[in-house]
Amino acid sequence: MAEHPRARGVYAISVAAEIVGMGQQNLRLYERKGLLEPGRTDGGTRRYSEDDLTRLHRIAELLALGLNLSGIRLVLALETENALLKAKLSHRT
DNA sequence: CTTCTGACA
DNA sequence: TGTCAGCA
Repeated sequence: MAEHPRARGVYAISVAAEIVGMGQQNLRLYERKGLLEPGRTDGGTRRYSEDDLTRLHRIAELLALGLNLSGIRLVLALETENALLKAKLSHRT
């Protein structure tokens, strides 16, 4: 499938963590909890895309609201699905 | 860079 | 439960 530019991973975990103001260990935890799924290089190192950074910012927001990682996982899943549905809906009008 | 483990509020 | 530090 053709990938959108925003979905292309370019940042190493150290860079991504620096940008969003999070610890590297946290980013790995978020991935393990299913909140995120950054790309991987052939060597197995994570590559965070612009979309991933946006997602991390949202995680920080929801975290500040008092949601736990399980709740955030649900919210992100719903928001992603909603965005997809909206895109399809606007495509038909 | 990776995963895993333990300590702390 | 989430965060952070240290180790292999």
